[in-house]
Amino acid sequence: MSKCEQCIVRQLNSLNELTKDELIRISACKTSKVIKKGEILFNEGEYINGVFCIKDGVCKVTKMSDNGRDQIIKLVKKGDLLGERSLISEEAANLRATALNDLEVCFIPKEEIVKDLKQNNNFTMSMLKELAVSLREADDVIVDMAQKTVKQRLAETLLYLHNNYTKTENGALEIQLSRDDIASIIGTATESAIRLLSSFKKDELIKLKGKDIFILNPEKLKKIAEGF
Amino acid sequence: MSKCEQCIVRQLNSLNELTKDELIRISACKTSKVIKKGEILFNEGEYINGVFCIKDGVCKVTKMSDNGRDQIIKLVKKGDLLGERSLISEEAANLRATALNDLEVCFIPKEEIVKDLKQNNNFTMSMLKELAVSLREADDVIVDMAQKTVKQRLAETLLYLHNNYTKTENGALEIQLSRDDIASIIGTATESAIRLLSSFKKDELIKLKGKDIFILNPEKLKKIAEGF
DNA sequence: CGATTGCTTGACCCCCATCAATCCTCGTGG
DNA sequence: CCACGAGGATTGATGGGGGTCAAGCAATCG
Repeated sequence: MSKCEQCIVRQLNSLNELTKDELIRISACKTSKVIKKGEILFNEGEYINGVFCIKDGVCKVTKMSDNGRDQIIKLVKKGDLLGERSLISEEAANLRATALNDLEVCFIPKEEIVKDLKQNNNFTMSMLKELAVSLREADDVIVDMAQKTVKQRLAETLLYLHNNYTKTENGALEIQLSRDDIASIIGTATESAIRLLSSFKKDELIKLKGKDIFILNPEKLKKIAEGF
Repeated sequence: MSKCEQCIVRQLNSLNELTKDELIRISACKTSKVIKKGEILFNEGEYINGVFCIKDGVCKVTKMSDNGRDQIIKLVKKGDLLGERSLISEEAANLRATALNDLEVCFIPKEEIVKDLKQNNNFTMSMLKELAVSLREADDVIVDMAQKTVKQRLAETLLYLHNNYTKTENGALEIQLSRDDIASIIGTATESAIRLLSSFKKDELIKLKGKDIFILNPEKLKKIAEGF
């Protein structure tokens, strides 16, 4: 079993504010898990009773709307925490997390996190700051969803993937999203997403090869995202 | 000048976790302000350098989208804090706050809040919890914006106002929103909002009298919001 | 090699954005 | 006290974006 003290991933989130002693304590009681592609890490309505730390892989975080369609709220990758929000507000999970590829995660029980929140102010402040940033990002998404066209949102999403995810050596985006996933990020029907993707392809903004997506012209995509 | 220790409004937010001594300190350096209807409390991009506490009145919090239209992100009323998010993440304000009616606010400078965040863990935890709840609410809004029709969102908004705002003695909603404001909450054109309002009126779900809105049938509105 | 799942394209139509004209309301000044 | 003007509210007409249904196609898997 690997140790938290030596984990590189931890550097990427609030856990890097923990002291060595705190890390050793947490390392002793954390559990590791491997989630296969397509499997569900946790479900809307579940009480998670802890926090997940993503060691490797990508995971989609979705919420079911009243009309029965899934909406992807965010993508979560190596180094991100998952479940902190529900833990802090002491609510059931408001979202479902599903692995997009094979996922390695660590699970830290609630009591341990709560203990550190109470005694380590740096940790608490760092968590507070992370939530504050998430909240701004959520505000931005609200505006986009409310005001932008599907085309603009697709352009924005492609840009986001381009800027935040690694590429394979041939230049394709490393994350493999289904057409359904893409549609469910931008909040539209799968067919609409597909049609817009092909139109972007015709305009040589992107290239499509199976599930591989190549971003050819980020500048132009940015202009589209902002409304020409 | 009124004192924070005796302020009832404070009971409604995280500030009620402050100790008596802390309150006295804050009381000494806070300032009060009156903002007239329609005036701007702060603007997107400003560094607020503090937190506002709403003593009385209602305020809309908006963000301008790339296409130039305002989107109302939330309504803020008596007892709510404003500006905590930007303060915590140490960013410029991502939103603009505009008074919907005459507004009484107190302003607490950043350093005072930061000092308390560092030394009073209960206060920090309470703030953390508030942000966590806001984040869940934002997630819900994202899903609604992405998946629901304008009609559903209007029904939901009317319900929200019905459940969270007081009524005048004749039963009308106390907040006076222009048609533009309503449109900008649900993220649509003013004309669309107006048309849907009249259709709701025809179906006797609501009554309209000038800017007064009477909610007649919340149950039916709820069904509409959920998609029949 | 069927069969299931995902991708793509076509056809259709409704919701909603936009433009335009009119009406209403209210504050201001003559 | 009324006339007038300006901004908000309302209604009509119109066109396009995008949701939905359906059918054909590609790919993956037992």
